[in-house]
Order: sequence, then structure tokens, then C-alpha cells
Amino acid sequence: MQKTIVWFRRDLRLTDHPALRKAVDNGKVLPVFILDTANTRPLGGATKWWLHHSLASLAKSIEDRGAKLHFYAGDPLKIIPELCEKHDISHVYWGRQYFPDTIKRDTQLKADLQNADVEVESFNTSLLREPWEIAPKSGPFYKVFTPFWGACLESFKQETPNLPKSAPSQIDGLSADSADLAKLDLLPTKPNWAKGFTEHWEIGEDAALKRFRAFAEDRIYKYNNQRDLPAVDGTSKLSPHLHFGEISPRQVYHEVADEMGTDKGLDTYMKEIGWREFGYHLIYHIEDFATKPWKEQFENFTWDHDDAAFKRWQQGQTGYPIVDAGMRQLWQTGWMHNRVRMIVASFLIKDLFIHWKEGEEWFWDTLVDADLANNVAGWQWVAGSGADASPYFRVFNPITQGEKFDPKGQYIREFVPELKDLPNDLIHKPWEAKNSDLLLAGIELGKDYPKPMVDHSKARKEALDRYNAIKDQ
DNA sequence: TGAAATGTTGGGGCG
DNA sequence: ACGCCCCAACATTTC
Repeated sequence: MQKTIVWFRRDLRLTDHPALRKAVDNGKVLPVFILDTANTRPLGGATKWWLHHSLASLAKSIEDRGAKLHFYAGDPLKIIPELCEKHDISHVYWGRQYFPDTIKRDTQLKADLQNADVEVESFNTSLLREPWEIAPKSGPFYKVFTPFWGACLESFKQETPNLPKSAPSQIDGLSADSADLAKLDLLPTKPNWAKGFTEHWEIGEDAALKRFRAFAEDRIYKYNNQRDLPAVDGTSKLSPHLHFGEISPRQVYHEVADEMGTDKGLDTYMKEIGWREFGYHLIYHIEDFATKPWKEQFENFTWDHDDAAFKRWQQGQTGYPIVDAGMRQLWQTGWMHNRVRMIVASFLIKDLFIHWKEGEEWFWDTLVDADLANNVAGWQWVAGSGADASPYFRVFNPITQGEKFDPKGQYIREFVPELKDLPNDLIHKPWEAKNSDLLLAGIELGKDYPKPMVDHSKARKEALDRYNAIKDQ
């Protein structure tokens, strides 16, 4: 009789879970989740909040099928071998992760378990293709997105991504001593800053599929036109569900595969799924991608260290409405519209000259979809130091971006309500308002809402100078 | 998956 | 009628 530990990591679902499927089909299963406090980057606050609810949902689904999800906190390198020994486990299965620290941990664990005569198998549970499966004719990996995605699409034609396996209807479960979910201490207590999150999100596998299907019903066809408008619910908001593996990109792919190539919105949406894959491709192939600029000359960029300025950015008090709206949306909901992520990132880097790592860390702590690969890839893209990056001279203008993508100021009015009574033509540049305008809107600039903390056009010139200094190195 | 500076064109006002 | 200027609108180049 095969006894298998299924180690859930970032694949918190039952459908399209090849590790679980194989374990269930071959005998008894000990489903396990471990909060790794020994080998990996400590989780951000918003991540922990989401994780708690996602685990609660998964635990219930497993219970409904007659088994129990076991929780632990600590070092998997100790916990799993101990469980194997104590419960006479013959096999350990997990879904692969692709970061330097997780690869190191998993490689070690695999060796340890094999030495103890436990069979180990890992599975692809979170990508359409493994990072090493897509490779250019010359060179080890793709450095530009478009050819990467072209190669992906071609490979899907050759061999379709694995069809999702159905969720097991019954799980013949093993039991062991374990901790309660609450013991993992994932929820914020005082203060409970996540109170506002609850109304924005439904968490878990069922909610993820429901959200995707609602998006695929209708909004996916308008995605091309609406995805850039932060006031419109034009995106799928699937990112946290994908990050935690409540839904897999394979499920997404097969839900829309029939229509690929026939609709622009749908194709653009799949391309965004492709960017997610590209992030994993990069972090797998580029050494220290998470911590160092890939283009080495960026090591010499002149960054400023300014805690007060950084704090104003974090708190959405820069005096640029679109930036402040984004930062406040992030704080209030754990998520920020992607268009606005680019704007606030450009502002931090190219207006305040603060290192992208500091922005990356803040996003890591506050985003419910914080994903090492995609977060880092995004920040390096804006900084210009990453693969297929935004060229150094591409500086976002927070005023024109606001006017272009939130022309009626609805997004500003939602998240920066002190400006709500300003007319549309002033809402992205309140410092240009006449005294009478301000009086009418009931704002005193510098008191109710800050004056702009920097002069953008001066900052832009300064940014170009600083980038020029490292350009040809 | 920018924006600003610079160049070009063409209509209208005007002497 | 014509040339000249202005400038908006659009295009191209540059950062």
C-alpha cells in the first residue's frame, strides 16, 4: 500500500493537481502544508492574510472528501523526514517552485528522502511550460518577451498544455499530529489592517474559478480597450488566485483555447498570462534576478536614500493624485491596477530616485498577489535593468497618464476623496487650480492634500542625466 | 506597456 | 490675388 505525503505549496486546489491525483489514485494520502520559516523569504503581511483564508478553504474541500489537511510551521527539511519515519510514508509528492531558495531546499529534501528510501516526485502545478522547456535556437533562455511568447504559442500548437485533471471525489486520508491553522499566526491582530480586504476578495478554489468564468463570459472580450482604465473593472483580478494556485494557468488556457486567435481581447489576456510565465522564465535562468539588476551597469546608478520621501510614497501623500490613488488602493485592498503599478513604480524610481528594491519590498509586503518572479520582473522592467525592459528614457508623466487613463477622475475620486469636488480638468493637477476652484472644492492645498513633493519635469531631466551617466558602461 | 522637442503642413487672418 | 505670419494639428526624432 502506497502512503504518500502531498506537500501543498503554491497549488492550493484540488482540480488540476497532478501530485494529488497520482497520490490518491495509488493509495493513502497525508495532505500537508508547511509554513517554511527556515529556508525562504519571509512572507509579506498581505500574503499571509490571503494564505490563511486560502488554506482554510482548501482544508474544507479536503475534509469534504474524507481527509484532513495537516498544518505545520518550521523547517520542511526536518518536518517531512520526521513525518515519513513516524507514519511509514513511502512517497512524497509536490508541485515545483522555481526560485533559488526553494530549489535549494527541495533538492536537499529530495536527496535526504531518497537516502531514507522514500520515493520523491515533483510535478508542474503552476506553469503552462517549465522555465527550461522554452528555449531559443541560440542561447539558454529568452531575453525578450515577444519571441518568448511566440515560442510558447508554437509549442502549445505542437503539444497542448496538459489537460486539467479533475479533483478527486474521495481522498483516503492518513492522519498525524499537527497544528491548527490559527497556530500559523497568519492573520493580523492589532491593528487588524486587513479589515478592508475582506469586502474586496473571495478566496479559494471555487471563488477563483467563479471569478475567472465571470471574466471570460464578457469582460475578456473588452480587455484590449478596458484593461488600462483603473476606474473600470476591466481586468480579471485573477493574480492572487493564480499566485496561490487556487486556479492554474492550464485551467485558464483550456477554458479559452478554442477562441485563441479569434479575438483580440482574449489574445491580449492570454499574453498577460504569458508575461507571468516569462517572469518565471527569467527568475529561473538569471542568477540573483530577485536581488540584483540584471544589466550590470545599473549597479552604478545613483540612488537617493530618503526615508521621508519613501514614506510619503508608501502612504499616498506625494501630491500627484494618480500616484496617491494607487498607493492607497494598494493599502486598502491589497491590490493595485497594473497600469497604476507602472506609474507609481516609475515615480518612485525616476522622480524620487529611490532604489527599485525598496519598492519591491513594499509591494512584497502589501500585495495579496505578491509573487517573487512577477514582482521583481515588474520592478526591474520599470527601472530599465531587467530583460526586455522599459528603456531608460521612458519616464511616465503622472499627470498625462492620469488624464489619459482616468479622464473623468473616477479612480482619483474613489481613493483620494479629498479631491472629489475638483473638476475633471484639475483633478490630476490640483496645484494648477485657482483659489476660487480650491475654495469651491473645499480644499486647502498643503493641508487637506499635499502640494507635489517634486517638480516632475525637473525630476525627469534629472533622471535622464543619471541614466545617461551609466548608459554606455 | 512614453513624453518632450522638433519638424512639417495647411488653413485662416491680414496687409 | 498674393505673400506672410501664426498656430493648431499631426508626424518624426530624440531622450
